[in-house]
Amino acid sequence: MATLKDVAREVGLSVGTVSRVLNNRGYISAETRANVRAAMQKLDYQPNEVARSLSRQRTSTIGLIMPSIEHPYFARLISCLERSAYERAYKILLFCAYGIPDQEKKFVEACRSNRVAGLIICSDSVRTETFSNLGFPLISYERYLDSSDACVLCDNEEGGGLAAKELIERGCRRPAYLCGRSRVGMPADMRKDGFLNVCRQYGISPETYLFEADRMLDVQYCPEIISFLKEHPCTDGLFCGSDVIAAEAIQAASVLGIDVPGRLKIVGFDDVLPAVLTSPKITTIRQPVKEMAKACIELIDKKNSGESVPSRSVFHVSLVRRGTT
Amino acid sequence: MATLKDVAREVGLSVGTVSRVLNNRGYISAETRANVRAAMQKLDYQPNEVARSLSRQRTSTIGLIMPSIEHPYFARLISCLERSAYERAYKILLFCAYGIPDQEKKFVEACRSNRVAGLIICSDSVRTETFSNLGFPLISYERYLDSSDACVLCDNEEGGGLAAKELIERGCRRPAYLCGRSRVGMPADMRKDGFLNVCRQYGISPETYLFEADRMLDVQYCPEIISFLKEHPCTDGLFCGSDVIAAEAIQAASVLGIDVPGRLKIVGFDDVLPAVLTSPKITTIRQPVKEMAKACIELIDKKNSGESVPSRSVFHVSLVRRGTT
DNA sequence: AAATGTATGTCAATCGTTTAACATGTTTGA
DNA sequence: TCAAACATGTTAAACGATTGACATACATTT
Repeated sequence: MATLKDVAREVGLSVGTVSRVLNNRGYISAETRANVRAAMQKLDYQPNEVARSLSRQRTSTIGLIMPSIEHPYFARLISCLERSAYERAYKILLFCAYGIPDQEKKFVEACRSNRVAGLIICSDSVRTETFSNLGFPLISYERYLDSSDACVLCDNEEGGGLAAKELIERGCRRPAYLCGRSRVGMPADMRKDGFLNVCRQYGISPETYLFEADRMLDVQYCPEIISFLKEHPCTDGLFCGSDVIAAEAIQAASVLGIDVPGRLKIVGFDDVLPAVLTSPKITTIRQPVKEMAKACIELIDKKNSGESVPSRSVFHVSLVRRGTT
Repeated sequence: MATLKDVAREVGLSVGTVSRVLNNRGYISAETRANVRAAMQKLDYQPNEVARSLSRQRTSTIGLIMPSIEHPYFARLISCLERSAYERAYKILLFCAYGIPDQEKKFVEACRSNRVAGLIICSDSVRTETFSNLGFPLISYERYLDSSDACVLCDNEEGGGLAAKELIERGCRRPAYLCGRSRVGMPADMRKDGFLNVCRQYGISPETYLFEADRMLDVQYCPEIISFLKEHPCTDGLFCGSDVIAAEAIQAASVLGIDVPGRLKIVGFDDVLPAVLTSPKITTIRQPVKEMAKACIELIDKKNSGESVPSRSVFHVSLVRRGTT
């Protein structure tokens, strides 16, 4: 591929001059500029971003380390991040660590090697590993990571509360909370807190069920939900840790011949695609993923410009009422 | 961050020597090797991949240009591609072009600038643009792209045929095909061909309905499906262009009080998450996405090693029978 | 006429590696 | 004993840009 030198030779100038028209720096006559541009066109010149990055000592790449790509929530998140990145002229380097601390560590190193402009991580080794001296801003998404420069999360507790309120106001007296992992400080745990608190305010004490396995999408929760509903036949409301779980709760109800929302009301979380693909559609807690993604990118930008940024950015969630309540 | 020079200074050697232990080239005494490694450890040295790439004249990054990230099919595809890439020590540079030719072109240029090791594109400007002289292998996914080095796709026609066979053998006499865009050479078009051909063999001539809009996920197809079913009340089978569409077909049936699979049978396509989140679960045509993704990465690898590769790799699909037929 | 500012362009160091070409010993084997 | 092979390490030129320091020429001011 053609280099700056080739272009320079073509128009009979030094590479320095050509570089200046490329970067719009210094004084350049209109004629020279035109000549250079023409030569670039002619040689199909494409600036070598690798060389540029080395010289400038920075890249325009943002690393992403996610626990899943296929899960609808992360698919949506990654999609939003890509868009926000694009709007600010960043590219996305994508890694999927499947929640395995060892992989996360490896990918963090990969990001260091590649001198990314920033790293957004949704880590599951929050307490295991401390990342420091990275050389670029580290944004923790939906997790509290001590070594991060900033955390971006939604108000999970508020979400739990909204769900409780919805279920109870719609008549539920025996609600339950269903979710996967629930380590302290993780979103699911905070959703539970919010849920339980509001229930308590209404004088209700709900069941809580944590799924055995927690492999994101590998497992089907439906059988476990069926067992749960059989063991707690009076349950009249379910707050599910995600829309995927909520969808499977609908399946479970369908299998057991329980009418939704008649005999059982369901509230999901996230407001992602599955919430609108089921029958009935799922009442859920909406996370403003787009805004949260935008915040991540902006935080990196600001941090890199030397601005100081809030260590936590918490976003409000809202209830989206559909067919399951 | 520490550089090779720093490490060299630390152990009192030249950078050349240090580079050799880093790359396991040439003769190095065990002692020197140990010293160097210790120094690297001590200085928390991390090789600068940017400099490396510049020097080696190649990166270990594979570009991905997709029309969507959030759509379950692409979420799955990207997930599989990331895994296969990781297994071969590649990283993923992710772009989403939303099917906009202009964006695709821009991203192809970005990949050129970044000197990717290869580019996998699921392009919607197949006929609009010709990419040539890229400097790296171009793999076209699920599309026939003239300027590509290789195409990877599933046997969409076979899939259409399988769907027709399933519907008809299960008793449908008035099946219909529902899908989004349908330009010649696109998967949807080939699925239709396969579907129509097999129907014809059975002496049946099905309806075909193309959705107005085609914005992947922005649009809800449900209302259009409802209209269709109202206008064609005898329809007893639906072959949907994707599982997402199939899920919405179930919703439409539910709204109209049509029993699935009793009065209406449905076959989807892809076999991705939504297929197992609905009630009933969707009978669908399974694409071996994992294998297809692996093939993409391997093709790039081989092409870069000078091997010649098949210009087309077509994968068999299979019927996965679930609750909608 | 000297000083200042504007306009145009060149030069060479630098970014952090890789790698071919050398230099210099030390073993071995015939 | 001499050459070949082995072992260890150095040097310096790439890779393809960026960028501060200069050089030169002309047009205005003062």
